Amino acid sequence: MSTEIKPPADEGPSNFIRERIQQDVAQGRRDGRVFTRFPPEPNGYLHIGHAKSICLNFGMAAEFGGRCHLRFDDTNPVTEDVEFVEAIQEDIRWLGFDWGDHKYFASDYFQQLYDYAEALIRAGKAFVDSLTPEEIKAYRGNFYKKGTASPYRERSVEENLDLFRRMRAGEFEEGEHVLRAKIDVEHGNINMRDPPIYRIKKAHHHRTGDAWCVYPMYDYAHCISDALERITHSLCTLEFEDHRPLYDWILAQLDVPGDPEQIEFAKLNLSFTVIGKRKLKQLVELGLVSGWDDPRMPTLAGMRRRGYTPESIRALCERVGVSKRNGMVDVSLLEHAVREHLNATSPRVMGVLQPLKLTLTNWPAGQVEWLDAPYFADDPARGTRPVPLGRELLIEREDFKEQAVKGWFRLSPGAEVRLRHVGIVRCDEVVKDEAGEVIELRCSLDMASRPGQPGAARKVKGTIHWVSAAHALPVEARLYDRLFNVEEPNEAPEGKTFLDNLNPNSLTVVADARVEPSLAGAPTGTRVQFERLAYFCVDRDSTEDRLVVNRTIGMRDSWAKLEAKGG
RNA sequence: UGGGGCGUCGGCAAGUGGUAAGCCAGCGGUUUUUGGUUCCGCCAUUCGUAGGUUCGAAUCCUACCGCCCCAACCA
Repeated sequence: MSTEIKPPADEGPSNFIRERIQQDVAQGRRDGRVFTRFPPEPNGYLHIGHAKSICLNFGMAAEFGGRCHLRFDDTNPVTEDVEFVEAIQEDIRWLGFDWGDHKYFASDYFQQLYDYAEALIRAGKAFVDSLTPEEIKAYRGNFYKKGTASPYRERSVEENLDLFRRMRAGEFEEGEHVLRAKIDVEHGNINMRDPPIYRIKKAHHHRTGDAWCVYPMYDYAHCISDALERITHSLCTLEFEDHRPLYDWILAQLDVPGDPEQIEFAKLNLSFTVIGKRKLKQLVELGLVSGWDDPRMPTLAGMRRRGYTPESIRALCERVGVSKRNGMVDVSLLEHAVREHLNATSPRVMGVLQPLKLTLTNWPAGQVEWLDAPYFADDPARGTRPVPLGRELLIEREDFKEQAVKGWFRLSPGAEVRLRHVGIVRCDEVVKDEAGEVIELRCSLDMASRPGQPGAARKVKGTIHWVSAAHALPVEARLYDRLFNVEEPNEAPEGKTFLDNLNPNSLTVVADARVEPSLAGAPTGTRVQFERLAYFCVDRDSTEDRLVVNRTIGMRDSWAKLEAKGG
């Protein structure tokens, strides 16, 4: 039996966290166990930043044969809600991760946490402070000034215990007392200057109801929860780095079952987007987006509705890597991952956003032929769908130019172009209305160039998409663009905020687009490529007689690039 | 005036004393019945700066510079 365990090849680049875990396992630390946890606070929806943490935590656990707990960090009842605990679970599952039986809530530990607090008091390591919040702040000092001890710091164990029990019994009002760890008021690290660990909150908790009126604070609850669950590696973001001494201090005072270690990594920042619950919440509450799942939101719910795939989000997280450098990842990396997966998985279909009538003058009126068009031209074995062809078609207005410019491969008077799956067509006549606007193109189809015909291999520069006017389905196409029009929306000039960086054109609704009939009845979430245009995803707003599709992301467009260059 | 971090290509990011991976972006070309995809090239003589140690440094030492986080009874 070989003892050599080769890690899977698809691990992604090495990073300092994996290395440390590898080392711990190799040295047999904590029996070689690797238990991680993803600890969301149920006060908002999960976003792309959380995805990085989810991938890391669940990924490391899976890689080392351990497990990853889902633990709701619900220690602040005034901001949390069940709506969020449901949504969070749905999003994690959608992303592709499974916590198995290991779903926990910090609130599950309220009694134990309380008991540990009494133990801390008995050990003389915590005291009840009766200063007002303002006074506590003043006594704490700041970066320049060391703190000074609270006058209540030397209360006796008996008095502290009595006061704390009465706090728990509801005898005091919010703000009257607080339980503080007794550490070092002069510590250079402000987190160590006798941090509050319990406060009175007479609020209804979404799980424990009114059973408690004292709630533990993050620094106190998190490390103990980790220890109780015997978490080995507690991965969190950089801003908690200077909380680590407190994390370690608390556990060192207590007789807890586990021995977790906190390791910090840089959170994900994406250009042209704002990540952070507070800001996202603001967008939702101000009605600047339609909700947490607005397809422009960087929330998992929004990205799902937009048509992004979990695979692409995971690929992004893997490519971004894990380090301690606070940086900004280019959205193009995400867009690349999305296109990459969608290209491999989305059936091709034809749809027209801005229709222009095209009449096949040599096609008999009333004659309809159902073409057998492959969903994937590169691999017809993956299936086909019937596409109706008649005399009157609709093409993309953008595919016709009255004055062809150099490099123009599409339609123009007298020019030839291939109609996808049909054959080569020549534009013989341009019909205009009184206003001079082009309203119809009259073209002749070269029958010999149809698929299977001897002339099918004839080359023309361009191929365009189309739909049969008589059969096309009306669809509402929602064209989404970046929510912000600057790389770093948080950087706003004096007096402005990130809201001033919103892109006013982040949503364009095309109410009367057309698609081929094969899309009829497509269920919500169906992803397709409208050939040559973009990837679309069927939205839940669709009704029986009207599809609504969201543009997930456009195709790369080298013509647009060329055109832009030419001025 | 305190504490904690971080500085490798335009953006991420490997590298752990032996002579700068990879990905995205960009550029050029190939293939193509999607101006998509594919494929192939090009893209850091240099690792924040300056010294030093060494046969040899992005990696070690020293100093300096720059950036980020911390002063909620939030997480």
